[in-house]
Amino acid sequence: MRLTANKIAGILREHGYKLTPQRHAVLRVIASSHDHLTPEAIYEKARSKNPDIGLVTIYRTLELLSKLNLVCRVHVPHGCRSYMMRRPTEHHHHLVCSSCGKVADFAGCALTELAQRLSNETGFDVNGHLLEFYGLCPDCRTVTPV
Amino acid sequence: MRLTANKIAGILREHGYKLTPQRHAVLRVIASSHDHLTPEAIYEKARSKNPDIGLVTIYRTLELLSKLNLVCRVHVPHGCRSYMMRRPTEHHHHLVCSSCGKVADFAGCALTELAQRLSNETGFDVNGHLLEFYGLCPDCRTVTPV
DNA sequence: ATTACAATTGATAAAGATTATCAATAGACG
DNA sequence: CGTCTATTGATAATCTTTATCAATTGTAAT
Repeated sequence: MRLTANKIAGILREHGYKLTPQRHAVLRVIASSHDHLTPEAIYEKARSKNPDIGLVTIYRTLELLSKLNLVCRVHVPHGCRSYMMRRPTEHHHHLVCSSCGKVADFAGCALTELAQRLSNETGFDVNGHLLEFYGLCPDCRTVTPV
Repeated sequence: MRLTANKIAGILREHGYKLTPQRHAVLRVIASSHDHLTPEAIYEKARSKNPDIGLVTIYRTLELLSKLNLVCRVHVPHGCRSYMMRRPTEHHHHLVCSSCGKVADFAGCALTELAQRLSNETGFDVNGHLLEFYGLCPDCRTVTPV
């Protein structure tokens, strides 16, 4: 089941945060986009609904939503910060198109054994990982290179 | 076998790039550090040997060395840009300490089957990936939390 | 509804990181 | 040694992100 903007509003309140129009606007923007968006892009889109919203609020809201694990950050090599709605509940990763930036996500990375092995070999207490694949999406692979 | 600064100097020339003292300085700095370094940190260290080197040259040199695949970029979540010498030749990934930032690297990620599966399922033409584990290194896990 | 309080906001400035510009300099090679 | 071109450093210009602080606005109690 997908997290909706409304459901998230409830989660905010549960954690003692106020539900402001600005936060709602940011949520709607992220929830209605299939792609990942930079803070700047979110700002532009949010302003079309809520012209008085400030850029700083975008940053603050993203930080909050990240902390609550409601949105996740995508880490593409040339542009280190963009966000998208967290998919269902489980663990997932991204598949990023190097040409157009489109992002698909997938689950089932099967890295727990590897994490265990690394833990044994290095003494690190491993508690998370980032996995992203890069490539050309179906649209971009058909375009004739210039 | 490890790439040395001298060996890399040869590679630069092979590719038609000049070997300048500045480039040499950057190489030595990266080669002599086991950790990853930010451009700023590389700048500081390089200046102690070569006081006149400019920050812009650091950026330019890093870009060049990346392009030639001689150094690789580490992508830690809070600080998206740091570099370290490329390990041997094979494919490897990082294990990053969330507390002190120390980086270990490892090989053997066994993700080719997964890449193949994703390729089939999504139509992406997958040509690379980024995998990083996060956790606490042996030193940091023993420290009593505040 | 009204009120009171604390969280939140927006404007502004400050700080940082990265890139562009361009004249001066210094490798490489004959 | 001299020429040619790549490279450099200083400076400024852009962006991106964070800090500050007074004004505003949810929220929950009344």
